[in-house]
Amino acid sequence: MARRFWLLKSDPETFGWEDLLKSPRKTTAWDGVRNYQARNLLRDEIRVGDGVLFYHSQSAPPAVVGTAEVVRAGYPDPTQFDARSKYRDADSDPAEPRWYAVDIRAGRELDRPVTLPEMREAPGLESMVLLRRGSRLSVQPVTAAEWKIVLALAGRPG
DNA sequence: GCCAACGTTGGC
DNA sequence: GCCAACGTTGGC
Repeated sequence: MARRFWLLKSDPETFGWEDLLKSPRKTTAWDGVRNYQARNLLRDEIRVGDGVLFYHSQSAPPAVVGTAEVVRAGYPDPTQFDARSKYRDADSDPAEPRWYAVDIRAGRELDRPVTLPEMREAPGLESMVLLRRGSRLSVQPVTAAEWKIVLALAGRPG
């Protein structure tokens, strides 16, 4: 299976690139995702070694700020069973967990953020899921070509 | 803060 | 199964 690429959205107020860098081994569980389409990607598609574009939403401007690597493929999101977690889902059956997480490790910080308006202008990114009208999916597929273009926009080849 | 777009819920 | 109401996301 060839390496694939993804874009993960995060509100930096909640958990941003800096938080990832400060995490033990620069690794974090990507948990708390509560959308079925995103869940399916986490559970079924994302594999160890896949590349991640780390995107800051809700920031001015929104931007891809770094890359990460998947270091653990989909596993049941523990927060769904954690009574103290705001992500708890009392309806999820441990025998058949509803929500999944992956682990990611920081790769490298981009030399400069690649902003949303910049991506909208970039040739080759026209079909990027992120740029679709009303696109709110927090876990998105990225093509190999899009991955390269975004990193090239940051000033270094991918 | 506003609001468009989207997903989920629940009455019927 | 339909669809209105509601809550959330996220760009601006």
